[in-house]
Amino acid sequence: MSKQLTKNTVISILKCGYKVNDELSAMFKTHGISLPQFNVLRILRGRKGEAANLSTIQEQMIHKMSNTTRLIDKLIEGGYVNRFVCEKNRRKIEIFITKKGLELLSSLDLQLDAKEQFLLNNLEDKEKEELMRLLSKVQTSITSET
Amino acid sequence: MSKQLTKNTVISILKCGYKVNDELSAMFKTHGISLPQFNVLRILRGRKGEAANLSTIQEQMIHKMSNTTRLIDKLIEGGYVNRFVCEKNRRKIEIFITKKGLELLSSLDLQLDAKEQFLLNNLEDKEKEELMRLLSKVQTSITSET
DNA sequence: TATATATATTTGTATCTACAATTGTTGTCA
DNA sequence: TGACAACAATTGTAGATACAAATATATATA
Repeated sequence: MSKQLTKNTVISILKCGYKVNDELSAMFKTHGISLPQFNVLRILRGRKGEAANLSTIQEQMIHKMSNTTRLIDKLIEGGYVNRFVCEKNRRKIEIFITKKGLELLSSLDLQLDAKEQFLLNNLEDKEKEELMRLLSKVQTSITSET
Repeated sequence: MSKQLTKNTVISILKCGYKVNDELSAMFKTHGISLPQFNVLRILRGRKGEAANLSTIQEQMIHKMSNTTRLIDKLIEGGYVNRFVCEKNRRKIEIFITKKGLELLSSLDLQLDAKEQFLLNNLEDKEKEELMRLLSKVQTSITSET
């Protein structure tokens, strides 16, 4: 019987998640974007010039969102991405990161690295690996829910 | 050099936090309340009849929120809590959980236990302890930021 | 006692998010 | 071909959230 242990562990996961989320959000906010927006930009950069459509982006996002369209709208407003109708399949759209978007990302890279270092400052590399292992176990049980 | 390890670990924390949050939110939603609302009710139950004021609740909340007033408003609408002006210090308010609120919590207890068990199904007790230890290390570095 | 400062909560407002319904396009098959 | 299902993205709408400004009360100080 370890009901209380289970409860406390769940709360730990939540609290830590919220805090890391808040820390990163605050950092990105000073640059005028949100954490989900940053993640979209990072996904686009990772595609190295290849187009991405909405559903592809949604699948890769850290936090599955219900409204990626308007999130992209904001990025277009800011000039960080472009959106075109896909000519091969006009239901789809093609999204590209712009030069300005890439510049924003590079200006953030160092700051993000530093913040991440700071967040995990108290952990040895072995502990990071162990933490990832444990968290992925949790995620597995959730995802396999069907 | 383990920059990538650090990055991946941060992402793991975020993803897992989001998923656990979403799972619990979905569960509470079927009962007409949100996860933060549930947490307020649980805090109030823990006070065993003693009043709680807003700032006390805010401090104890899992996720620090910017607008606890309106969150409480919803709980009052639902009849789950009462709010009175504190007579000793009229700036403060006193919040109590109602019978209906307590009943809601007890009807949720079993279901929540089951969900928590499910979420951590893949972890041994020792692993839960280790996970908590690691997460609390992360939280410590964040909180000590000043 | 007046004035200023601190404390506790509420309100205004703009933005974000979830969810369902809708639009537009493509694929299937009788 | 025409009707219908499936797919991809967008839009409408209600509710949630963040942040700053405002309100109300209490405390400190001159």
